[in-house]
Amino acid sequence: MTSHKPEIAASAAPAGTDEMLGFRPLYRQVKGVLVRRLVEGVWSPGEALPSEGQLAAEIGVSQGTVRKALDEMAAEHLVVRRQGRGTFVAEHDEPRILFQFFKLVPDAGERRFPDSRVLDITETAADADEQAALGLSPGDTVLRIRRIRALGPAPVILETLSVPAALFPGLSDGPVPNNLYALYAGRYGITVANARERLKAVALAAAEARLLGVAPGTPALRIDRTATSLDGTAVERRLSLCLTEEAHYLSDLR
Amino acid sequence: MTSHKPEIAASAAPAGTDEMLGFRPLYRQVKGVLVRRLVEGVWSPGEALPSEGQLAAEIGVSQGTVRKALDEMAAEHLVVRRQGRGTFVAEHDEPRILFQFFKLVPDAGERRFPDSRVLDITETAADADEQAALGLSPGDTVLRIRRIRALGPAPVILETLSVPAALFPGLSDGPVPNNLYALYAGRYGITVANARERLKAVALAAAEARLLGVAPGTPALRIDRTATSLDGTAVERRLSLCLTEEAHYLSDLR
DNA sequence: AAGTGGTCTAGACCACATT
DNA sequence: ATGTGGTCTAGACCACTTG
Repeated sequence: MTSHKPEIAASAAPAGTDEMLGFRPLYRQVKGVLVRRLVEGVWSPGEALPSEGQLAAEIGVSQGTVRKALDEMAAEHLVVRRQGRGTFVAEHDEPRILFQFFKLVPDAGERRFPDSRVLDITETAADADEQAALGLSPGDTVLRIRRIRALGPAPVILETLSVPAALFPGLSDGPVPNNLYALYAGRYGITVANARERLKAVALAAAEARLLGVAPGTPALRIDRTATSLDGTAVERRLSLCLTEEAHYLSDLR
Repeated sequence: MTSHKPEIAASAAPAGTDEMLGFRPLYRQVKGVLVRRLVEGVWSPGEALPSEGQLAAEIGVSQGTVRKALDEMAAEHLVVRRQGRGTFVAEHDEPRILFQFFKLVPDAGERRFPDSRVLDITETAADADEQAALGLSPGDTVLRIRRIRALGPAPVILETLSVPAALFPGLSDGPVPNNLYALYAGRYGITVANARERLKAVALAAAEARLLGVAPGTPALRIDRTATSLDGTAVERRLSLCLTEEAHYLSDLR
């Protein structure tokens, strides 16, 4: 009863493969199972997962092992745990996205979600940068959305957003919501799990400056973000030019 | 044997205070004890802590509880755990600082630690910004160090660093090492635990541009960092002006 | 009162590093 | 062979939320 090879009963991996290639703890296998179910959309965002005990019984491991798997998933914001209530699939609602993915905050005053105004939407062949960021081949098409975003009355961000057209069919048909990550999740079942941003300081070109209502050559923070989904695929590239007169990019180093 | 009030035997907190004010799990109390010992320098950086079993026996809790406390401390980079070897007090060696605190990386090529050349060191009254960042009163003095830093042959960063003079007596006597956080820890027993950076894009003034060997008005990334020690005190303010022609600031959002 | 996650314990065994 | 951290289990009890 107490001796277990760390291998889930229904596991598909042949025993020989992981003998030489390191050790895969049981709770990570359980985590793999649960993440796979999230990817498949077995539970919707906001919905409660089965209780720890139910999952443990179903998968055939102890509750503590399920617990450790869920704890890791909670640390990665895939799931939210609430004592006394249950474990829920994480949502891309504004409060969450505001703190996890939107790092530009006003120098004074409350942190807030920016308004957006779409400039144009185009569908074209991916350029070299987009191919590299999104892992596309020459000839693949992207949907490109340009927006102006504001934290107060004046525009602060000029954002150019590129997604593989193949991943988001019909995205440009309806109106583009302010919070795109909620749309990706709700309509396409694609959950943005993390992102990597590369920041530079640049001088604005004439066209960019005009759209933001400032003089050409004004310094701006250029943020090049690549967003990755649950299964590790790059799903969005976002190039932002930010005015930082009255706002700053906040980075916590821990 | 199995019933325990979650209160360490030698705890100084009266029982009445935490009855109404929430619940403090045992492992957090243990963590508090261990962090306090780190602050007091009971173990030096790089040194091994007693084993989980020893700590558990000494403190009077189970090994699992000590384990959970140490796990949290490892997540906060206060200690490093190495399977089969032990648990060690975290060091501020270059590899660690490079990944945890230094986010400016070359666009191409390896991530590396910057060289430094000190321009000048002054001891003066803290200005308004420094007072705010470091929690000082008018009249308190700071040590101010200016350095030029480079990732390759050309200078890339102009850094102005301020620390409360009271915290670091004699800091300006000897040479200033490249890796200051190791000095803070080794010579003054002050461990930098985390930092908060605020980024803006600015145009370089004439004096700054000259020091960096570029034209006045060149856009630069301005990083305003406040570093905090183990016990939550602000111990350093660092203002960096970075050229981002061939490097970028890397921020991982998870 | 019932159900959920959160804590704590005790003990067995595994993986890893050193002697 | 020994000692360390890492995993897994089983069971008890606590804190929180909801009916």
